[in-house]
Amino acid sequence: MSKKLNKRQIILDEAAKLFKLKGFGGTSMRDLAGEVGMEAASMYNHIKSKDEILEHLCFHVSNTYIAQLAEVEQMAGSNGDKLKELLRRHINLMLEDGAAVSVANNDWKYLTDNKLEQFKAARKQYEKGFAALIENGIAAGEFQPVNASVALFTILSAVRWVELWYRPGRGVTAQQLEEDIMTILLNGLAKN
Amino acid sequence: MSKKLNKRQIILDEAAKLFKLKGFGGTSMRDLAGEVGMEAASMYNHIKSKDEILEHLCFHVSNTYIAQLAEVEQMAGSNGDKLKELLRRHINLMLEDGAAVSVANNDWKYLTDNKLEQFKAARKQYEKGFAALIENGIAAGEFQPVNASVALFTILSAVRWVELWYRPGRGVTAQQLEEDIMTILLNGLAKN
DNA sequence: GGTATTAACAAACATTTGTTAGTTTAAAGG
DNA sequence: CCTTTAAACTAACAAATGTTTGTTAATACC
Repeated sequence: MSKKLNKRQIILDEAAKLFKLKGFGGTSMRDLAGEVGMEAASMYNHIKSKDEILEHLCFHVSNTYIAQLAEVEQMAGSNGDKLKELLRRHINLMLEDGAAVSVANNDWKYLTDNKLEQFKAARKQYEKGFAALIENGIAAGEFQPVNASVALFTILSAVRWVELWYRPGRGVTAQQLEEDIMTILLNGLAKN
Repeated sequence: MSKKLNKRQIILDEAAKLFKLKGFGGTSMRDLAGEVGMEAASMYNHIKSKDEILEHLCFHVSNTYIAQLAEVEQMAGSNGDKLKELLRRHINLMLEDGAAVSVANNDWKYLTDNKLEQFKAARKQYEKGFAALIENGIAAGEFQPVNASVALFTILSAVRWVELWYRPGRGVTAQQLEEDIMTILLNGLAKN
């Protein structure tokens, strides 16, 4: 039983890496099987279909994001504090599960009908909560009076490069990474 | 002659839209032909292969970015001014040619061997020039003393959402869009 | 008006795709 | 030791893929 979950997890992890590298459409079940170390047909003892793999990866990420949002919403502190904390957790998921995040970012469009709608709804829910923090901050005079949607997408998009680029040991620690990103997004690159 | 270029252009334009919507791997030549209004085989009178379409779209974008960089590098002004101008042109290409930019952002990985290397080199060249502006600005005391690579990718990534999200007539004009993005990236979301 | 060229088509190509069926191997349980 | 079961394999499937072929209709050129 634990062995079955193990092999399944290996397949899912390896799929995330391959999907990130070559895309969902660019990765065949035979490619994946080669990476896992078995024949393509054998994987069907552990997974239901290629689509199921994609679904698992996408919803693992969206569920985590939504859970983090709920946690931060119940924290005390200013809108700036909450935004900072949510952003910190958002970045952390990328650092810890970069491949899955990449799939959820880039390959979600290959989800089928029902699951596609579900995923888009989950993403919208996350964005709505994120936007509310920004809007409240603007209303409270904490933030600059920019368009909240523009701010939302600029911030969410700004951190997306992390899973593409960041490798620990590239001269930048995770801590410094977070700090510099926060500095730029909250205080700006220019000196006052 | 002009008609031939025309049909080819239609195919390329329609391909950009479809690749953006469904990805390179998710778009079949028959899909594309359906959109263009002819049979798949007929398109081969105008294009060499599916790969050639991808190459054209990707290099059209990378060439434009590099040309814009060269122009801005020769301008007079502070590093802040140059960075602002380069960013403005960067955003503008997205607004004017969003589908092609999307392909160059997301489907470049499907380029084959030689072309893949070329494209990665072009992208690196653009990033290097962009980074130099930031480094010079930091050295000159114009910018905050953040890690230049982090700043580079945060900024480049921050504007990537534009081609995914922005539609004129969504309550935000292109002008206001540019202004708000610049404000956030250069001055920060938080009030001082 | 005859001839070459362009651009469309239908049909077929070989390959690759995700997946299923049937079989074999090996470990686990009594 | 026998039976059961999980998990691997080989072989094959139908469908979809990018592309080539041969052919036909229309357009341009001398």
